Amino acid sequence: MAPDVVRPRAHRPRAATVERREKILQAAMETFGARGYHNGSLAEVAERVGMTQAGVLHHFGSKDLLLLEVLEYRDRSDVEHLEGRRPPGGLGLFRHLVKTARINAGRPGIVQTYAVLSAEAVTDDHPGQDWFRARFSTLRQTVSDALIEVCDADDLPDPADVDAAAASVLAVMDGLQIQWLLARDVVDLGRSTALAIEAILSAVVAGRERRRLL
Amino acid sequence: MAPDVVRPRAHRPRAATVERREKILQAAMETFGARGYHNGSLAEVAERVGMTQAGVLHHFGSKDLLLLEVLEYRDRSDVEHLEGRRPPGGLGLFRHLVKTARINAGRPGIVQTYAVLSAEAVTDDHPGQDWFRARFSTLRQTVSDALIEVCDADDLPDPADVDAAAASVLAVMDGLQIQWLLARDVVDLGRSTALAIEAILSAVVAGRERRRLL
DNA sequence: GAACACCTACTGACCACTTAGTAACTATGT
DNA sequence: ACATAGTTACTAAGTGGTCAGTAGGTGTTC
Repeated sequence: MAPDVVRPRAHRPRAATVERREKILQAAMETFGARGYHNGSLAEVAERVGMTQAGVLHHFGSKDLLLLEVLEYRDRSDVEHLEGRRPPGGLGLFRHLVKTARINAGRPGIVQTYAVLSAEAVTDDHPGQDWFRARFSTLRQTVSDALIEVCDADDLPDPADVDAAAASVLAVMDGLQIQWLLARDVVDLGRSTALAIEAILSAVVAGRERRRLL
Repeated sequence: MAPDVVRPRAHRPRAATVERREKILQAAMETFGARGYHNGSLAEVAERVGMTQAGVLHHFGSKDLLLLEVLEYRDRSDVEHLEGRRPPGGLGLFRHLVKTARINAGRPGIVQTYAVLSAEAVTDDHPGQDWFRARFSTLRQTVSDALIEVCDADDLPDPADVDAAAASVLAVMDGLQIQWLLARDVVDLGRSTALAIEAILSAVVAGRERRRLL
């Protein structure tokens, strides 16, 4: 019946439309951050942007698809403040992570969106699950590579320790965000992140000598 | 009108009722873990335990109250495997934390409940918010005390570093749980937790000498 | 004139919680 | 030992609300 070719967009999107879609993504980020994905409604997203929920669905098709686009959108804003498009390697990556934590301390909304959605994603059949699985996998690899780059090439640590350290670096950042969101005046996001990353870094780089405290 | 005294329970609860309530708590833990609090329904909890949702409400009054009792219930299971009722201080606490992580690697259900609910709790007006805020606050204090106990009393670190380290220890445990739940065969919960805690511990204890890697 | 950007109105599903009832159990007075 | 009054542990059947998604329309832009 219908031809199998991907229908080429008849008109390319107008500027006003692109702008409108971004407004919706922004509103959805706020809503999903404030209420979670399941508990946040399309009606609330629509209200924030001044239209009806049917209008939102017109642009994104379904709530699930909107979520995935929100995740991609948030990701972009993370590297926005970098001159180069990609995060650096080696020690520079860890400086970048600490700097990101400090920047995040000034934008609780975005932090909350990410923290809430990443944990919600581990629930059964969550539409963001695959996205987060892939994201963590990529990030762990990036951190692992940077760790190895920092180490003395003649005395590399146990690869399992490198992997464990990479996971820990990401974990401490995410975990601190949750504590910080619950007690912003008690938890110092930047300082804690810096201390923990430096500690893990030292432990892996210093390698075999120092150890066995526990 | 009604007398101000607390009405003394006319009958003390029967054994069968206590058992039933515990069955419901167990079922609710599974449901809230699998679906989240907002997305998990009382009907599902009820079905797991073989009754109607009105029956569940009879025992716990409301969904919010059920959540709070679930949180308390989960807490109890955390110290169950300790002979003494309370976690130890000093180095023993950190050994306990690592041991808990290893035990948790064998019970993903409980881990998921906690991970999902703690992150969901940062959303606006979440009924578990106060509970988690208080819980993190207590835990941070416990870890801080243990850290100070481990340090040389003549050369105590900056209190702010102690606080940052305490938050980081808890953070890394929570963050690792989320990554582990998404990729159980890639992330080694026990090993990563041990490495990270040891690293943070060393960094704080070693104190002023070693430093400035970043 | 064709695709687009909406809106209004609706559908069917699900939700927490209420009400009103029934049957079983328990404490108590005799 | 037994009746009985009060309480508990439910169920069935609602109530009113919210939700994502659909259908069909209208004006607007290319």
